[in-house]
Amino acid sequence: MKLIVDRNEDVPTAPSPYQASCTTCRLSSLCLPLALEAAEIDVLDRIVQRSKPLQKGQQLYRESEHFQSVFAVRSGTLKAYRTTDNGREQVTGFYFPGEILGMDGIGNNRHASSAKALETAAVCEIPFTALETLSAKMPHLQRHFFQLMSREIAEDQQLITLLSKSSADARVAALLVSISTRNARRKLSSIRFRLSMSRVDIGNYLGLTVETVSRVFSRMQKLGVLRVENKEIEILDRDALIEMADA
Amino acid sequence: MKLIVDRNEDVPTAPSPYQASCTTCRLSSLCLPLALEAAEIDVLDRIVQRSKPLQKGQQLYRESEHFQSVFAVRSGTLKAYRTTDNGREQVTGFYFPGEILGMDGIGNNRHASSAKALETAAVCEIPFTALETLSAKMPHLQRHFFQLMSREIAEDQQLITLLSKSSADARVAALLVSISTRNARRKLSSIRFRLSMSRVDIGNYLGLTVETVSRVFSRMQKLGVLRVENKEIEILDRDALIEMADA
DNA sequence: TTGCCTTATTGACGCAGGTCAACGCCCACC
DNA sequence: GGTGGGCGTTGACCTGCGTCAATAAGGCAA
Repeated sequence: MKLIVDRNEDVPTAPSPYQASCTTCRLSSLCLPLALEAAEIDVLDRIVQRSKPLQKGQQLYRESEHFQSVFAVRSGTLKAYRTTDNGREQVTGFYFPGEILGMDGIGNNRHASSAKALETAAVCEIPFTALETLSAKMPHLQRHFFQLMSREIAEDQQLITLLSKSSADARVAALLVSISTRNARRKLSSIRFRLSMSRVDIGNYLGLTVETVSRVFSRMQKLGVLRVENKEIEILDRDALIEMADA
Repeated sequence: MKLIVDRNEDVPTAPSPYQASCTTCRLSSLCLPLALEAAEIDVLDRIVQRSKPLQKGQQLYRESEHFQSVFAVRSGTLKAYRTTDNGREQVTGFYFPGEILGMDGIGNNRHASSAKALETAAVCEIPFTALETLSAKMPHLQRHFFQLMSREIAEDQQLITLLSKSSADARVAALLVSISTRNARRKLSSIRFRLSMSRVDIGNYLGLTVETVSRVFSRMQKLGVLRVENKEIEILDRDALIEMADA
């Protein structure tokens, strides 16, 4: 998976050395260009900024910082998190290639969360005022961006539902199903993948301790639902997992 | 508070019998018209539909129903909720006058949640395609709607943070502070108010049982932070409450 | 390779909040 | 004005997950 990033570094193309354009990006069917026509993609492409990949642990933006752009993940994984008044960290989401993050900053012109790379990651920066201007001219783009934001709301509500009542097993199962589904969208294996986030991050995201997450993995392995080997996950019984996710 | 609703019913004005216009609405400074100029408000006004108030318990829209409009609360309170695969109900939000609901339906053209009146309530219906068309023409409106959606995301993330780790006391305290703040925005008392939702709804929203909610209220009363008399709440020590909210 | 440090696993134990049950109060409807 | 049913409160008990602690397993530098 690092290959993609390395390729970008190795083959600089003027003017920006980091990757070609939305037109050639294999993620365009998931990302912002979705539903745009070729000519429109070209216009969008002109406002998108590509830069040096982020190193593992590097921050993309920080909570309460001035909001300027939203970002599309090109490769790697990022986590979004906020810091509570009493200093605790809360992971609010994981973002995979083709997904958009930073939309929570639009409301007050400051980022409502921070974002950090969980592994080497490349992102496209989309300056928001430019996106707004473009949206007013391109109905498809406006609609699509409304939809993206709406889906973020719906997904957050799903997480709320999960955190509100579900057991530890259900929470972990739901996360795995979610990752599996998102992998499928990107034509990756939905039954074998590598978790790019630590157990701490998983626990934090799901409102559980590391220990509990670890125990759930062990239990699911014993039940024959999963095969867990460090960060490598194999889903052996997807139906059982889905079943567990809403118990 | 029923006075507002009754007045609307008693004084029908052509063409729609239910209340005048965004221009005269005392909530316009909180609602969609915010940041619009007088002429623009007039245009917006023409797409807004006002109808018969909802009775307590009546549904405004249902999950998975075709999405057509977002709604602004004019009077009363509504709750949004979703039904999980195993039939459990999860309250995802309470909506007070001046607030917008239904935005989670934009993403897939179906409502991602249901909405129900917690008491007699009047709403303005805003057909979404018309709103989109208008947004493309009125940059202020487009921007404002992006902001509204973004804030909904940020608020959901706040709830996620709350549900992920906080104690029962902190959850209840946070809800009370939120209601208090939102009342202040509407120039209502921030220290004395009537809870329009039941203990069951509160518990459901906060991921707690009714019994726990009840015990928390009793405990806070004993501590002199609140005075609770059925649905009437008086906040006696706001600082203490805020303190509890992030513990 | 060795060694160090971070991350993950496993076990023992305690507690916040869930569950179950009983009761009181409010108010809507005869 | 009586009565029934829903909603809220309180108590006693139980359990799932957190906490604390010890150990193992990777990963990376030298």
